[in-house]
Amino acid sequence: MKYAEVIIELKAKELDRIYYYIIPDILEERIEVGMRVSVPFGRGNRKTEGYVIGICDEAPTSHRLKEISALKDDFPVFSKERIELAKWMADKYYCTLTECLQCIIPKIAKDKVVRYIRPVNTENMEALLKRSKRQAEIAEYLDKTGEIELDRLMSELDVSFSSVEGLVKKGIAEITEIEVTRDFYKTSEADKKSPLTPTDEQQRVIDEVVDDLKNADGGKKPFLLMGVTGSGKTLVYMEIVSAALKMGRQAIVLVPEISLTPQTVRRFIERFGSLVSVTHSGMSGGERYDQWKKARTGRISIMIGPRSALFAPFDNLGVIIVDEEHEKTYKSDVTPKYDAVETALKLKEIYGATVLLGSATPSINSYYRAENGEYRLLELKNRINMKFPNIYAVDMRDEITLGNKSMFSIRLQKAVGKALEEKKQVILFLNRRGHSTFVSCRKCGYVFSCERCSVNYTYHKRENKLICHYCGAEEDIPEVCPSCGSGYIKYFGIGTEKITAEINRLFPTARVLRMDADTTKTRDSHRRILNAFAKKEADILVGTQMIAKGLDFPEVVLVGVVAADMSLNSSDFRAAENTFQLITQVAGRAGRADSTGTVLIQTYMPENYCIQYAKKNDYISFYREEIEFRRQMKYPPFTELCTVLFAGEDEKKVISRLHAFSAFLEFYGRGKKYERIGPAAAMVSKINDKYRHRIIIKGYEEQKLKNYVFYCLDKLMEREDMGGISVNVTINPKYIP
DNA sequence: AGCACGCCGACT
DNA sequence: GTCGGCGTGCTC
Repeated sequence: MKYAEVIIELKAKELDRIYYYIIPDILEERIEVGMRVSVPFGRGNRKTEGYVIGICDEAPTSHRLKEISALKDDFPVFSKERIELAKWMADKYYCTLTECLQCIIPKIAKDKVVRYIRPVNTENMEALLKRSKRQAEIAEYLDKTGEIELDRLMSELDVSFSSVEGLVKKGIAEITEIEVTRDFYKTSEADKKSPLTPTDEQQRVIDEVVDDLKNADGGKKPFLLMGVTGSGKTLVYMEIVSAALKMGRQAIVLVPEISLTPQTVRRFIERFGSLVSVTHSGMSGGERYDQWKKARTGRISIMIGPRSALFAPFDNLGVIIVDEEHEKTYKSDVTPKYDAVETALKLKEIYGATVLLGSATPSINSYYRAENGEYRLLELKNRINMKFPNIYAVDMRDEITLGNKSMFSIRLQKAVGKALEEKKQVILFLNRRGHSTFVSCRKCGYVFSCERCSVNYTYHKRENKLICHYCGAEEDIPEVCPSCGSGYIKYFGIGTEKITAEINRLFPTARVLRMDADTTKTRDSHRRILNAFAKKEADILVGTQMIAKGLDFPEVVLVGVVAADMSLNSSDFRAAENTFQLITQVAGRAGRADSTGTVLIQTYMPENYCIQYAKKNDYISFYREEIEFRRQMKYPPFTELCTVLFAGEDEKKVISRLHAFSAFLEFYGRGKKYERIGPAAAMVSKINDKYRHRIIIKGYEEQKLKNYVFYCLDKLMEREDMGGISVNVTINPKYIP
């Protein structure tokens, strides 16, 4: 007798363990580890989906074992390696194995079960139903309709399942189940172009990584490639991938977001054609499933996409490349809250694959690891066919004394004018969309803000509305102040929309394109805007961070960072790191071989170390100063952080429960090396009428910190009523809520 | 999470 | 005896 170890597809912590099922003779030949099965579960033996994660000859005798009903697939959807990965994820990110398994396979357009009921025996019936009115009603209805969907019958007659069951027990009606499936789409192929030749510097990096690849055991340490913007990282990636393919192995290439890195993706397609598959967030479940199937059956060898591309079911994975490894999108914000870099490193361990993390501005964390020998550092220091731009900080305090009230410094205005005269292109970067970021009454100071969220409204000129950037609420602007009745309503603060308007005013003949979340709502709008700019159909591109990376426009001679302080002034301890990355990335869009590009950073704090080092393009010095700050303040990478956010409509309750939680943390953390920051209101203290408060816990060992926090949370749930409060725990988050 | 099960009260 | 409601406890 053989038994299957089955994980049940139900999301409840108590059910997250192995259930043993008997493998019936008829399935013994066909069943394999990794298959999805249908099993009877619970008292009602209702059909439940499950995943076979093991097959054994003996099973615990403490339970009466049931048989597996059927196989849902004729091939395993999980390899043993992927099951191992899921187990690791469940442990590392503190969630259920089911959640991890489901995260790994695409949403296989699930077989939906529909229950039908039909009459069986209408004779002898009257006697049996004399006493039960409800059952008689149902029987009569069934007699008229014949077979009908059970849910429909129950809702139309407004009867409970227990009445229906009475009928079934008496043999008057019968329930049957029918499975419903859906269909999938197809993808297309692309044209190939011949590859470029690597420079000596690139070749040295390629050689070192390919050498690692040849030690099929995954070699030693992962690589961190620090390559300045424009140094040709993509070609390096492609050569490494090509080498892996020649060895009969497969490659996964992670990019922060497909729509933001169209040029990288395009180059892979041009080089590898139909061997590449691209997944992205805009894809339907069916399309994703199709890509997944292609990978599983060996029809493709390269998967390029966002963090979920890690789960491409390759069986001989050779290399994983994580481009722009410092990007925050690599950490999932939904359960399982996996970090793609950490997960890639786990895959390296499982498959013996080579891992290459690439960035012009590595995260402080990663560079620290490289310094400590956990990563092997590789460098690309030279730009290809491009000179480094000259970067200048423009002190905006001087502008006010000069009487310039515009959002553009005199210097930036002149530089834009010059670029336009020379028929060159300009990029203006501002990390905020909309027109005016707050609207206020000049007489009494009243500020228009969203009632449901604790944020000010942003004025959007095109819609002529106040829009909340958190819940999306829209409101018309009143003629008079709702507080004092005066008519002096004024618009303050700048967004991309206002910049565009201001440029149009200052340079009426310039053609301006704006690219932000507002102008890229429709499908394909990303590509259309970038194409138009590439074809020089516009002179100036105004945009948010979606224009900061991966784009290569040779005609751009000037990049303006309109308000560098915006991210520098955020309350996150990574503010400097984020700002340095942002400036460096945007600055990378300027310059080419025959002319030196110019980058102007507008700031009120030009002496800040982050601006100073970004100006000199000096990552190492920035890193030295930043790492010292982290060490002194006991921030990552010297500590592990855990944030716990409570949200609910009853603010008093949210606060009181968070304080209770804090007390548990205090009690169980006595004498141990934990630190708390808070409780405090979250950065955005109310969203959609839900008040948000958070606490941050610092520790020195991730596993212990996790156990401690969840232990205290369990205690809290045991002792306190947590109704109406949602709890969100994140270990080592990329944002402080 | 579901859902059967048991117990209770109401109604016939 | 029937029916609905609700709390409890279990699921290989």
